[in-house]
Amino acid sequence: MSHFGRSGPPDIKDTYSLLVLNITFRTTADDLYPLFDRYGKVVDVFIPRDRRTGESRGFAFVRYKYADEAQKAVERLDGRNVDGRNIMVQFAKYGPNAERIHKGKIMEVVPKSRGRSRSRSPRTRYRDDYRDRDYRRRSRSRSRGRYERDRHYDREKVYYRRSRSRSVSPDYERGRSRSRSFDSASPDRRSYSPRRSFSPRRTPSSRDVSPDKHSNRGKFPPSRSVSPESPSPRSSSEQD
DNA sequence: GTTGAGCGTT
Repeated sequence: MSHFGRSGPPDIKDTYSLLVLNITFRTTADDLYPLFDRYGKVVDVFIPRDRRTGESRGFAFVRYKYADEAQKAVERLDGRNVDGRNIMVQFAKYGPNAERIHKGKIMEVVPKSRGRSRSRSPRTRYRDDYRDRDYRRRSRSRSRGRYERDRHYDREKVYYRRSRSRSVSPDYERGRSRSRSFDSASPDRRSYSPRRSFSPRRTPSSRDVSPDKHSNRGKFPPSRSVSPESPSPRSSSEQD
């Protein structure tokens, strides 16, 4: 019972998630548990970690059993000094209890008679969610620091290796780069040609390309298509 | 061994 988040949420039925920010990278769930448990019944404490390094990202999620206790912890632990750093506690945006919380404000039990949830656009949110996730993943303090340091240190080496051969396997670089392009762009294409290797069997893939290219989707009027050299003449004369 | 805006796992 000391380790949390080892295999997903244990049992979430009526729990309230709190987002703890500004925590040290060394702070663990076990360290936050006793701190938050003092103000209420903590059901679970989860700290998202990096997939590559496995280190903490600097924030944690604390699940409370009751909303009143959660709010109490927010006011009591918000701005508290933990491990030499002032942490920021606030209600989480997304989560199983997100429906009950609105902009950090705890909403009382609302009957299902009202379908206000439908007022939102789930489609836009989903896309935004995925994009946001990838964006956050590739851009982080650690990543940037590493990148700059590598450039400063192995600047010559990188250039040399790159120039000599592409055999280098920049897992982190490649993974991040194609994460936003292939994942959401054309996952099907990845299946068809995962590698440059030729398929033993002749697949009618050419059929898929032939009509596609031949058709050359006419979504754009000839007016703009006729001028490939002039990408945006409007930008030149008109500014936004 | 480092860093510091933000929102999460089977």
